[in-house]
Amino acid sequence: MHTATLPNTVYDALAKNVQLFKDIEPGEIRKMIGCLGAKSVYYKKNEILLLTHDRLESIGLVLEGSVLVTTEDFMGMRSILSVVSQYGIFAETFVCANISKSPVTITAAENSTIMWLKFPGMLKTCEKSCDFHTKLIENMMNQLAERNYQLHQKLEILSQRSLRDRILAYLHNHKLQNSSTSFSIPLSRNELADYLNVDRAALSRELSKMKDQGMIDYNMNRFKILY
Amino acid sequence: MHTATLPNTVYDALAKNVQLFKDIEPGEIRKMIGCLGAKSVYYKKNEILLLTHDRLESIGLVLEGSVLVTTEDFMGMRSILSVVSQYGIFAETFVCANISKSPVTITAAENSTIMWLKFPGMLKTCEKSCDFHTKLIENMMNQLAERNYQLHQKLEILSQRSLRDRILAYLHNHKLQNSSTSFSIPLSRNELADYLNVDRAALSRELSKMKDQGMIDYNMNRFKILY
DNA sequence: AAGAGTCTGTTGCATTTGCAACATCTAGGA
DNA sequence: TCCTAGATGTTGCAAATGCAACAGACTCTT
Repeated sequence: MHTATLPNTVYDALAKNVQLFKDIEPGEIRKMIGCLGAKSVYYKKNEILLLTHDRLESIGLVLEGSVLVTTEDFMGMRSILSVVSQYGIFAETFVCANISKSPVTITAAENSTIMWLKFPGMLKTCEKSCDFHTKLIENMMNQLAERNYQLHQKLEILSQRSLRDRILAYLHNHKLQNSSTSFSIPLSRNELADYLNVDRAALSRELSKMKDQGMIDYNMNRFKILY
Repeated sequence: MHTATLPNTVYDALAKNVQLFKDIEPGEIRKMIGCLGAKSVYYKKNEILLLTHDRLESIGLVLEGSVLVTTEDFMGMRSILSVVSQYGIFAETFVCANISKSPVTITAAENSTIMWLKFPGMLKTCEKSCDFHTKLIENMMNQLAERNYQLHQKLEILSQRSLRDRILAYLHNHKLQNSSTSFSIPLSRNELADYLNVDRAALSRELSKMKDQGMIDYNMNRFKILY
C-alpha cells in the first residue's frame, strides 16, 4: 500500500491528531509526505517492524493499531520501553540523533498500519520547496521534549525500589491520564511485568496482595484505585 | 555577576563547546545571549540551584563546575537522574515542553557557575532580529534527541533486574565513553547508589564481591574492568 | 464440543537485597 | 595535633523478589 492510494480524509485526520503536523494544512501535509518519501505498511499482530541493530532511517507514524518499543538483554530478557498508539510516532529520537542502528525493537501490539517517514530529508529544504519545513522542525523539537518528559516518567517508575511502589507509580500515571480512578491499561500481565521490569509471578502476587488489602481492584486489564 | 561582565573569550569557548551554539559565531552568541536575557550565577558546592516545584523558565548552562539532576520521593528517597558537567545544559526538556513547575531538583556537585538562558523568548523572533534563532531551534532539536538517547541509556541500566547487572551496565557505559577499561567516575558511593537506585550498603557489598571474583578493581572513584 | 495454546494466578523455595548498626578511614577545622 | 563530620566498608537478619512448576480460565480453531 503506497501513499498515492491514501484518501484525502487521512490527511485531515493527520493534521488534526499528529503533533508533528500541528498547525500545518492537510494539503501541505500531503505535499510534505511526498517530500519525505513516505510509505504505509500493514503489519499483523506480533509482527516485528524493526529489530535491534536494523538500519534505521525513517520515523514511524501509527496510522492504525499500536506498537511496543522494546529492548532485549543478551540473556533474552525483554524490557518494554513504551506503547505507541494511534497517531503517535516512534524512533524519532534515533533518527534525529543520527543513530543509524536501531537500539530498540518495534513490534505490532495489534494489527497495525504504519507510515514510515524519511525524516532526515526534511531538514534540508527540498526541491519542491515545502514551506513548512521550519514549522516541522519546531514541531519535532516539541515532540522530542515531550517524549523526553515521558521517559522521565518511566524513569520515575523504575526508580521506585519496591515492586509495590512501581505498580503504584504506574497506576498513578494512568489515573492522571484518564482523570479517573477506574481505567483500562494497554498491557497484558506479561507485558506489564516487562514494562515494570519485574517477574510476572511476583507481579501477580503483589497485585493479589494489594487487592486483598483493599487498595485496588482489578479484573484483567481493568483497574480501579481504591485508596 | 551579569553577562555584561563576561570577557570575550567566554563566547569563543561557548561557540566551540556548547552543542546548542554549534555553527553560530561568537559575536552572534553574544548578541543572542542579550536576546535571551541571560545571567550568570555562582553556586557553592551542595547549594541548590532549583527545587522540585520551583517555577521554571530558563534553561541552565554549566560554565564551570558540574551539577546533579535529582528527584525525591515522598519518602525522601533521592534518585539521581544525571550529572551535567562543563558546557552541558539542563532543564531544557521542561522548558521546551512548556512544563513550568520543575519536576526535578538541581544541586551543585562542586562550586559552579551557571548561565541561565530564557529560552522560550528565543522561539519568537525578537526585535533585535537575531538571525540565528532558526539555527538555534535546530540545535535544540538535536540536543533534545541526544538527551533522549541518554535517558534511554539510563533506562537500560535501571531495567537490569539485579544489582550486579546494573553495576556492569553502568561501568560498561563509562568504558565506552572513555574508550578505556580504566576510568574515574564522577559519583561518590552514596551518589552512585542513588544513581543506580539501590541501597548503598548493598552496592558496597556487591562491588566487594566483584573485586574478590576478579571481575573489576577499584579504589575510591577509580575503576578498572578486568573481565 | 473438543483440543491446543496462551494467559493469569498460586505457591514453595532459594537468592538477592534492603535495613540497621557498627568499624574504619579520610579530610578539614578548631 | 586533635577532633569531628562525612565517606566507605562490613555484616547479621528480615523482607522482598525471582524462579520454577503447576492449576485453572479463556480463546481460537477445527
